[in-house]
Amino acid sequence: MSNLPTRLDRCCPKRSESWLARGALRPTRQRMSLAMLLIGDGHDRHVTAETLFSAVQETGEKVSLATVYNTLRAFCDAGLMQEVTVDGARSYFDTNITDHPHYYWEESGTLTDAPADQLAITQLPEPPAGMAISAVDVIIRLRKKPN
Amino acid sequence: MSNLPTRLDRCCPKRSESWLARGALRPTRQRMSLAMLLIGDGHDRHVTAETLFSAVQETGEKVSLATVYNTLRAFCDAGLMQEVTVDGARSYFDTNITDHPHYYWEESGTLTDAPADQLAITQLPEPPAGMAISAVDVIIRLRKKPN
DNA sequence: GTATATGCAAACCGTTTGCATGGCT
DNA sequence: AGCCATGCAAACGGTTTGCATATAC
Repeated sequence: MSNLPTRLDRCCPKRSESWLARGALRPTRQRMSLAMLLIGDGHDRHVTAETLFSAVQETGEKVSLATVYNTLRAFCDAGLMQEVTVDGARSYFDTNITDHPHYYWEESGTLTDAPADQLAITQLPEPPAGMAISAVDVIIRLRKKPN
Repeated sequence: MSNLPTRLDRCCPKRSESWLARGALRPTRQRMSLAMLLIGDGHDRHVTAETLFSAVQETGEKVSLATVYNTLRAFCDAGLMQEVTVDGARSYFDTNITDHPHYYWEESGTLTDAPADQLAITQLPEPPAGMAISAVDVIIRLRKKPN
């Protein structure tokens, strides 16, 4: 579902450590556990606090839910992840910090990357006077094909 | 801020009544009050439950907050409005039910329509196998221009 | 040693719901 | 009469916070 690793020993501590360093975050045990799940294998991930909490529990590591929340926020503040709003009910966090579209699978509440190179926005509305565009969020909502 | 009328007598009851009828909703006092604020002057509106609640209080009408929530949901279920998710913290409701992009004013948390004719998406990612696109949400986030 | 991170439980906040009352048709 | 809408307050669920303890540098 969230497609996260189930074992930390398949992840790369070095990559996680330098990732944390890039955000000027101390490599504590909890942060390392979460970071290894998120980027340890070099793949991009989309998680909610709950899916990440479940995943880290499965590895046997002990991290409290509050720390998962606080850590995800810290990762965002440090510019290592970005928050994606699709659902209202919960927050999604994305390790891919480039500007790119998302698929939102309505049936399962899952968020995945959509291929950025297959999206072409050739014209964008002018920002109103005195305003600048800080981001353009594109969410492609998916449902099961009718038949 | 939410730009809603402050007086109901400037609104058009007839338009509101037929709008409710279109959704097969009975024209109760509370629904009429809310509908007149939302579409009584023929303009499209973007509200949260709270902004609409405040607005209806200012007119002197008595409608409970729970009813505002329930009514907005009823309007959406009836296809008269659509919910827009931008913020996570709260839900926005839009009287414009066509597919169109939005400006989200980060500073004030306000949502407005962006001119649909100035947005051109010439290529969209293929939906994954077995999936169909149910909607494409485009949110243009605005911040104050740097200088 | 000092600043920062963690864990727990309680607080928080927007939203929904259960249930009794009131209004349409 | 019967169905539907409303209001209140309590429940809810995801998220944040206060504070005591533990850890990194």
